Amino acid sequence: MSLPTRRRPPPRPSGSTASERLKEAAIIEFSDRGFHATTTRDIAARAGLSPAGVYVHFPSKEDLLYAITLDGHLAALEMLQEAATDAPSPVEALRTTVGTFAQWHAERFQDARVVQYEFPHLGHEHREHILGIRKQINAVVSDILTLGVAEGLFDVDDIPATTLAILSMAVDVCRWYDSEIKRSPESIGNDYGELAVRLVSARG
Amino acid sequence: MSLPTRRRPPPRPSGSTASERLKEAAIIEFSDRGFHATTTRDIAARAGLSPAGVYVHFPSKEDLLYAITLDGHLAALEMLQEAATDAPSPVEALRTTVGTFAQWHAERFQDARVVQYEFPHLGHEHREHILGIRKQINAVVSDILTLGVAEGLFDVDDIPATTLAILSMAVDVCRWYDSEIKRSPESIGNDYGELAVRLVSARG
DNA sequence: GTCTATACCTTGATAGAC
DNA sequence: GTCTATCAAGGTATAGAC
Repeated sequence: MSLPTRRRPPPRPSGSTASERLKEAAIIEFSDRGFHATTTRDIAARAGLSPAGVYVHFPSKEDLLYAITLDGHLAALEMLQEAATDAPSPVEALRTTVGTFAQWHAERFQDARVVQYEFPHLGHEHREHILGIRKQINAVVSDILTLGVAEGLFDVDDIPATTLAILSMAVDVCRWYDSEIKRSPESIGNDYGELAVRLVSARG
Repeated sequence: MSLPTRRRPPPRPSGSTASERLKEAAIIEFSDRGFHATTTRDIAARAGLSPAGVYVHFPSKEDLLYAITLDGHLAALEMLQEAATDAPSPVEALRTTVGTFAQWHAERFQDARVVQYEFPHLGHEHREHILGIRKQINAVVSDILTLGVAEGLFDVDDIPATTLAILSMAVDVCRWYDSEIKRSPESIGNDYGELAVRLVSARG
């Protein structure tokens, strides 16, 4: 079965500018070893700059983390909103949004790990901004469930709790996925979209 | 509906010895800020010791992380095995194991965060040992699914993938749960046990 | 915008008295 | 077993030449 409303995330622009190369280097280092275990020297070396070169483009290591997490959250939110808008029914909307979200957590598992695991290390102001985007991501799925319940398609007791459980499954993909894994991101997306539908579908 | 085979995790022994107090302090600090962002001074201060006091009881910060993660993984494994053994059927076994597991991830969310998010920062040898225990945890659920499929109770395409998705939901509880949250760990355990059964049950 | 050099601080861990 | 004092290493970030 094909899922025509599912979109592949656009390829990440390859780093031409120093600023792009720094962000790409930081994603690899942060996702691999965590924000605090990564040194600015590691990032600079991977981007082909001297240790001081980082500070021309980002005022601090935390600002670099913020730039990355902001990119990642906005990309995820836009993909979800687009998938939800295009879907002809709540069932299709749930299948395609969760599928897209899970696929992204596999295909871009390094970006996703920074998004999911490192954003708590942001400073207060930056973290608050990101938390606002996260609420919007939550709302995309929550709204689909609300609509599906109203139309009698879904059987859901507690919408916020179920939203959380569905997103949990998809988010956790970035924890176990890596480039060694045989299952394709597309196949993972298909499976998780299906699991989400199964989790909320009204019984015959 | 009551779930008689679900057990409450035993209360954590309150820290009488300095070694216990150090482990408790480290759980709080590691879960809150991560392994690398936590200093041995933070841990020592919380345990009521001088910075040097740590090294009488643990040869290094990494050894302290290992002691904590080992405790946590063994506790989780034992709870799961006990729940699985006591259950009268695969359906009940799945409900009670996943429920127990999710409940633990709420009730002991700080221990669980160290177990789930900090264990990758262990040294090679220690990490390998922990990975062995994690495989056993996986196997408890995987074996239940296999049995349930053989008995025609479950409808599961890919047992490893479904095991992963079910455990993902429960593991992720420790990411969002905290002491502010109104839902009780028991109620979360009930819900997640039910969700797991719903995910794999054969359709009428 | 990139470099070399370095200031200044914090870190994990140790020495040695009690 | 706990302390005070301290070391050596490595951290973020800055200064100033080019």
